[in-house]
Order: sequence, then structure tokens, then C-alpha cells
Amino acid sequence: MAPKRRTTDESAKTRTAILDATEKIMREEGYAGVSSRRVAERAGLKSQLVYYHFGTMDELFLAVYRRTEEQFFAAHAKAIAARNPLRALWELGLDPAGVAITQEFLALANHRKAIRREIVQSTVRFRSLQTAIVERVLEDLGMAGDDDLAQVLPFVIVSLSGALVSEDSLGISMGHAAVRALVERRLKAFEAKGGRPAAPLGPSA
Amino acid sequence: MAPKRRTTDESAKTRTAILDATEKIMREEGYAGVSSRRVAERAGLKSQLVYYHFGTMDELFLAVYRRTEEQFFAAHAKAIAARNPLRALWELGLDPAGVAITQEFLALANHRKAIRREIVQSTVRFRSLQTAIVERVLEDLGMAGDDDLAQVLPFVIVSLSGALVSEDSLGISMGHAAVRALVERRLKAFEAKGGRPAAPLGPSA
DNA sequence: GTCTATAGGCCGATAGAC
DNA sequence: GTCTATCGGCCTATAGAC
Repeated sequence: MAPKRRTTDESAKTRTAILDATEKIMREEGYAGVSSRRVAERAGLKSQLVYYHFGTMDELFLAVYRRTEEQFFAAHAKAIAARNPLRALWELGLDPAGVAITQEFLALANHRKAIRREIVQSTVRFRSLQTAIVERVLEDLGMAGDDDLAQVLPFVIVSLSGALVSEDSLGISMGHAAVRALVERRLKAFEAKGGRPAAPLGPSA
Repeated sequence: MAPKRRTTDESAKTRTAILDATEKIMREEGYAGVSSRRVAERAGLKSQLVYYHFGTMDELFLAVYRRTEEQFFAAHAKAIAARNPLRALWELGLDPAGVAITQEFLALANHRKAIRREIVQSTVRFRSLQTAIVERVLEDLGMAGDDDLAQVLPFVIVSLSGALVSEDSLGISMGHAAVRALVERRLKAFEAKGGRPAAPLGPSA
């Protein structure tokens, strides 16, 4: 088990080294590449220290997840304060580092119960936050009350950006330029407050 | 190594049993749950037979992938022939079975080189097929030549449906109703040939 | 084509010395 | 808090009998 009292001293340095090594391996080789021995090797220490500091591998994964979550939350706070929060959200979703680690944890959630609970909770929490951000944007545009749009926009932004980045990392780029161009037009329409989108996503004649 | 000459006889039955067992485990526990021993146990035979018939675990994964790919291709052929191919594509993307196995293979592609190549190729192939389907729909609507739309629509349809199903499987449903409603409106607009979408995804006043 | 047997490796996790 | 030593388990893959 992890010690209840973190002695404030140099134990924290070891913990951080373990967390860093775990995160790196997840990014480079996926969660399946993480083992106590390989983490320790990366961090330059013995594998048993992983168990001393985190108890089980599940708890290690959770610790990495919580740390990532905090960084993600901070990024959202910045997005709220941005000149165009929608664009900020879009660019946040296009960050390859964020997408890679998020997808690893999603895959992990698919077959580790303890981790699934945590991920479901935090996904809902972030979606709520994003919805709130969008609601404020809509308010500023005098479009308040369109609850559907406030829920749809974060979902679409996150899904599309995630898919783009994910395919990019595999070397697939087919159709990406067209998708980015479309989103760009929409974002500009929102920026030119009150403007109608350049081309509705459907038949127009 | 797998035998070059498949003796047409009962060897094929064993191969199929191994493929079935592998696919089931991937669906239920993810690719990380697949091992020669567990596959064999599921199929009611000895683990060494997996190596006799497929050589390595990588080749086993590839064999399962190719089989899945064929089924997916057949589903696309059906979609082409459907009354509304766009809706058929959307419903194809909402099939939980298809999404689950696709995501497992995508995760696998992230850290198995041999499998990545195959998946990248087939993703591009399917995207091309989907683009062709959409192009034909646009032609019928007298909207031919909008290359951007023909590329964007498949990407959006696949991304959004995939995200919906993926979250559903984790028990997340926040905003899903709104997204489905929006897509429904768009699909209806395409069906009512020439109709304008009910609500453009952006500021309208 | 299927069997038994086995080599050789990495894994999570624990016990106990210092 | 970090070390050495170790247990028991599951893994990929191969050799060789039938």
C-alpha cells in the first residue's frame, strides 16, 4: 500500500519519477507495455518500489490518470478564458499528446473495472464543463436556451478532433483537410457573431 | 507456419474455431486478453494448434482482422444498395459489434507494426468506398462536384457514430440524444431531396 | 493434424534484511 | 525507503512422438 503520510521529503521525487516513466511508456507503447519492471527500469530504480509507493498496478494507473486529469482541467480553465472558447476547445482536442493518453485510458477502461469507474466519472465531468463553456458562448451571441446545441457542440468538437488526431498518428490523412476547413468555417461564423455558416452540412438547394 | 496447402478437409474447421474464439475474446476482454492458451481453451483444443495453423500470434490477429474486414465490406455493399445510403452508413457506424472490434484493432495497431500497415491500408480503402457512396448520393441530389462534402460526410458519420457507441459501452449517454436528433434531422433533409437542414450547426440570427 | 513435453521469459506481488 | 531474494503463474514458441 502507498504510505498514508507522504513524508514531504524525497519520497515524492520517487513517486514522480514512477509516474513520469509510466506515462511515457503508455504514450510510446500503450498501456499493455506498462509493467512494474519496465517502469522501474525507465525510472532508474527497482521494480519493488512501484509496489511500495502504489500498492498495485491498478492504483499506479489511477494515479497517472488523476494527474493527467488535473492537467486537462487546467487546460479547460484556460479555454474558458480564451477570446474564442470554441476555438480553444477545438485546439485542445487537436493536441496529440492529450488524445494519445486519453485513448490509452479509454482502452484500459474497457477491461479494468476499477479504472472504468474513474474514467466514466471524469468524462461526464469534463463534458459538463465543456457544455457550460458553450452555453456561455451562446449566451454572448444571444442564442441562449438552445440546449441541444450546447450539448451537441462539445460532443462534435471532441469527436471530430479526436478522430483526426488518432488517424494522423497512424499516418492517415484522407479527407482531413476538408474536415478542418469545414470546422474552420464554422468557428469563423461563430466569431463573426451573428453570421450564418458558410455552408450548412446538407442539401441547400 | 501455417500450411501452404489447406487440405480442404477438416483443418478448415479447426481454423475457424480458432478464429471464432479469438474474435470472441477480443470483443469481451480486449486484444490484451488474447493468448494462445486462452484461445485454445475457448475453442476446446490445445494451444499448440494455434501455432500450427497460424504460426505466430500476430498472424492470428491478422487473420481475424481480414475476416472482419470482409464482413465489413459486405455491409458496405449493402449500404450502397440501400434506399438512403447515408442513413445506412450511419446505422452501420452505430453497430456496437462492429465498433467494438474496430476499436480493438485500432488499439492493436498503435503498438504492433505488422498490424498497423494492414489497418491503415484498409481504413483508407473503406474511406474511399464511403466517399464514393456519398458522391453518388450527392449526384442524385444534383449536388455533384462538392468534393469537400463528399469527403467530410463519411468522416463525420463514422466519427460521431463511433464516439456514441464507444461511450454507450462505458455507460455514458450525456448529450447523446441531442446528437442523434441532430443527425436525424440532417438525414431527413437529405431524404427530402432539396430540403434545407432544419437547423444549421452555428449562429443563425 | 494433433498430441506430450518443455525451454525460456516476463509478469504481479510478497518476505525480510538493512 | 530501498535493497535482495523468491514464489507461482501465464506467456510465446519449438521439438518430437504418433
